Amino acid sequence: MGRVSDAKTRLMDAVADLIWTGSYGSTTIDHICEKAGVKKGSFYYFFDSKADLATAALDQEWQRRRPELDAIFSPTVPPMERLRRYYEYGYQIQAEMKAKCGHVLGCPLFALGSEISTQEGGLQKKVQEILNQKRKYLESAIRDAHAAGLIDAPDAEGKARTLFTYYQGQAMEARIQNNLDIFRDAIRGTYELLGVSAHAPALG
Amino acid sequence: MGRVSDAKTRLMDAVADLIWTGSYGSTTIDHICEKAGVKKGSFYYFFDSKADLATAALDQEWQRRRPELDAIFSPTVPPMERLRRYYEYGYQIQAEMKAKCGHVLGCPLFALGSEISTQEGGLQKKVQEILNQKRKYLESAIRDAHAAGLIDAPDAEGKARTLFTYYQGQAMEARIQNNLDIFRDAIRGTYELLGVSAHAPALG
DNA sequence: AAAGTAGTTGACGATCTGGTCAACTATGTT
DNA sequence: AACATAGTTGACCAGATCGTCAACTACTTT
Repeated sequence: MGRVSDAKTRLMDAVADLIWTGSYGSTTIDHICEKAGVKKGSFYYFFDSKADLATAALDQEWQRRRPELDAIFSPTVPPMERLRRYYEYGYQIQAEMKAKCGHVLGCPLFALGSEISTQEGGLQKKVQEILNQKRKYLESAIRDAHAAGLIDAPDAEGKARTLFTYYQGQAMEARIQNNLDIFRDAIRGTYELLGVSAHAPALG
Repeated sequence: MGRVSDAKTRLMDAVADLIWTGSYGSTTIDHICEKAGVKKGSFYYFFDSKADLATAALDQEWQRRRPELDAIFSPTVPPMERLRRYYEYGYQIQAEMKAKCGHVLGCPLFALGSEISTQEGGLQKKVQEILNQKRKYLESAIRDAHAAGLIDAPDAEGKARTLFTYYQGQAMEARIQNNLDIFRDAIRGTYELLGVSAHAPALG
């Protein structure tokens, strides 16, 4: 009953894009509304604040991306192959965005999480929550790889932490240097950390 | 001749503090002036813009910190000991800030660089410049360690890149999770990456 | 002490930003 | 057709923020 609209979704898409291509601080409610083609009154009909919208947007984005990650990290895929595909997938996204907007954008969660870490407690929690989920993909792949004797990693959780941190460091570095090559070579250091004899194929 | 003043320095100190404890975007010129005890007219007497001030502030901060890093990475100190001291030094700073403001703040350069990477070209360049300098400390320590047969790292520059990226990843993670332990354990992963048999002493 | 220079100040206008609201419109339900 | 409901709109306000300027002050030089 009542009117139907996709304005809510348009707002979430707009804020995600603006934050990623710019920053949380440089993204104003007016800009979001303009980009979404939505008047401010409607914005406040759906959301309480920018932080509220951003939180919802993160959730939406995560729900969208999850199936793709589930496929990449499917237990039916050999564990080391999962990692390879994950890095390939990440590189594709980065290359696409660089082509579209001229900048390597890195991981939106990390960039956002860092920026607002001392403010916006609710949003911060959502960021942490999703990051923790993402790490689990790595963890299970590592555990399976260890079980298969492909790598030596008795502490899968710790190893996943290390790998994840390193990967995020690369993503940040790539954004700061606006350098896509860092992403292309990302898997090398990972192989090194896993103690895999690396004749890592360059991606792309 | 003319009047003398330390307002310029006070402004640089204020902006550095506000950006680190908050973010670039949340730091307004009015806030900076208030914190520095300087009127806006004076701000514009010394600087053209927030980005201009921030650039100068980074430079000042870097010039101040350099002697301490030079001491830590002095060639007279055994190379692996340099690394240990560097991590200890980093941990001290983080612990201090956490005690002072309740938050782990990570690396100001990385946080700032990530936030403004798609804007503020001049400031961005300064960030990159300083990061490149910092990496050189690691590089020479690694090269010396390799020469001394303490580690196996024929490609010192690449190894330094890897280590640096990982360290920055940890700093970001610590900020995002507001978790000092990440910093305390930071050297472990580094030893792992260097292939050092790690009975890493916990810091602090 | 006169003059020149470096730095300070408060007041101001323009614009941006967050946030509100009553009136309105389009859809589904009975 | 009448009604209820979900969503839209434009106008509006208050305060924040940026940036400017002419007058002023404190110091140094000669």
